[in-house]
Amino acid sequence: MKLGRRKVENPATARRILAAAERHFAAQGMAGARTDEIAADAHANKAMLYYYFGNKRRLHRAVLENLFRQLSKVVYTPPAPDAPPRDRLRAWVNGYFDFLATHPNYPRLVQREAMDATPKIEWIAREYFQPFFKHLTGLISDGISAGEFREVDPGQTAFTMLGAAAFYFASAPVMRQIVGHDLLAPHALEARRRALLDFIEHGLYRTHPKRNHEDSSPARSR
Amino acid sequence: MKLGRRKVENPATARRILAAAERHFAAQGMAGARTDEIAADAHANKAMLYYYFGNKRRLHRAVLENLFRQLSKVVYTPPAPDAPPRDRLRAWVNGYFDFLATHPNYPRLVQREAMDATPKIEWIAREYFQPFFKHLTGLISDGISAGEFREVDPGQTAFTMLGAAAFYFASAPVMRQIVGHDLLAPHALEARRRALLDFIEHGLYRTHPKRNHEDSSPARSR
DNA sequence: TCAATTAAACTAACCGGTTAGTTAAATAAT
DNA sequence: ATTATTTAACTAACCGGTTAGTTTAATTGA
Repeated sequence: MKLGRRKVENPATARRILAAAERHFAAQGMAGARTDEIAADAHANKAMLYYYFGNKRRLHRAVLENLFRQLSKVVYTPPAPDAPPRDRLRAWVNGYFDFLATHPNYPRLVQREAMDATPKIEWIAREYFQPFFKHLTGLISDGISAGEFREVDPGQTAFTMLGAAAFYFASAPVMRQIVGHDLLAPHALEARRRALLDFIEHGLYRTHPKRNHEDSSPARSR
Repeated sequence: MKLGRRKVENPATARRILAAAERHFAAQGMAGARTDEIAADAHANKAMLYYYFGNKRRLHRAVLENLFRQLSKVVYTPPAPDAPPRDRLRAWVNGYFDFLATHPNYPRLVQREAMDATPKIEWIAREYFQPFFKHLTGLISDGISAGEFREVDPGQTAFTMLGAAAFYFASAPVMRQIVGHDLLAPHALEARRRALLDFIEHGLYRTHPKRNHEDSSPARSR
């Protein structure tokens, strides 16, 4: 039945194209990215891009779904389901932060979509943003119910947390010129993580435990 | 029908083009916006766009500078220079928030620039972002020196505040689908303002005064 | 064993719609 | 009359997408 060469599911070429496309779409946006440049960056012929992904829009969507899939694996798995809300939220923030730090293209890619006024991305909102947002507000609500968090509005608090996290990464390209060093360098990232957790805990927790700079939470993922 | 041929500087046509360009650049980005659509939206012939602004890039820059100029007027003028840092910071946040609320295109426009990896926008960083960021970190440092704020890192705290403010507005287009109502509606904006100030005060202030829901600061601008 | 067969992977060259930018001429204002 | 303003029509370049054909390698069958 099968004649000729067997179909390879994920050849190196397709992966190279996907990786190059991710970089270009993140840096220039869907409209600004050039298919010729993506192909050149991937060391592939431009036609390969259409051979594997159909067209530019589908390639763009493949890039997004590839990242969403990876994020989902990280962010919905509670490392300690029965831990107090305080620790579960901290673990969630750490996990999300780790993902942003290891996938610096993601926040720019997603922020660009979030800002687009077109309804073409309705599937993103329904399929990915909605559950993601709900999950976070759920964590916050749990903390409020348990009396560990102040009685804030969970949705507003989620906005604040997501903004504080995403803005740093999304703005990294320009901010380098402003603060004078690379925001994505390891030590800068750890400083940002600490500052973020610190601000969240003081802004959200009702009684914040004496923290002695060395993290003692059981949920640090790295 | 048209009068005022006297002054070359700012005819109605140029203003209409600038306003239309602001909308299109904010919604689609510099690369995604179409000059024909901008012209049509401005009820002007496309050539007028080149007559007044030279080319697409210059038009884009004019849009940005127009907004930066307006922001500068608002955000660098302390309404109460001798007030305690706590009140000065709150006034600053209120002023910035008001600007975002009345210029909803601004955060998307600026975020797009901040995410672009190109060095073409170095002037933005030097001329506008740098002073803006310095001013905010200065306010935070003052509060720390005065013993009113916790001993946070001013730069990190500035990132958190700016992110928490900008993200809400920049993401408004998509978030409407997620939370089910318009984030830019007046009552939603006031809820956001309250949540933002509340989170900042709890996250930053060392001793937060008993707050009785009705703001008593002298610096509320609207 | 080995050449014919078949399909996947790849390439160079090209195509045609789109889009930024131009121009020449007309109109309006002083 | 002269200059500012506006317009329709035009052009050159760009860019997403296609095409016709080549290469590579697995499979078949004698």
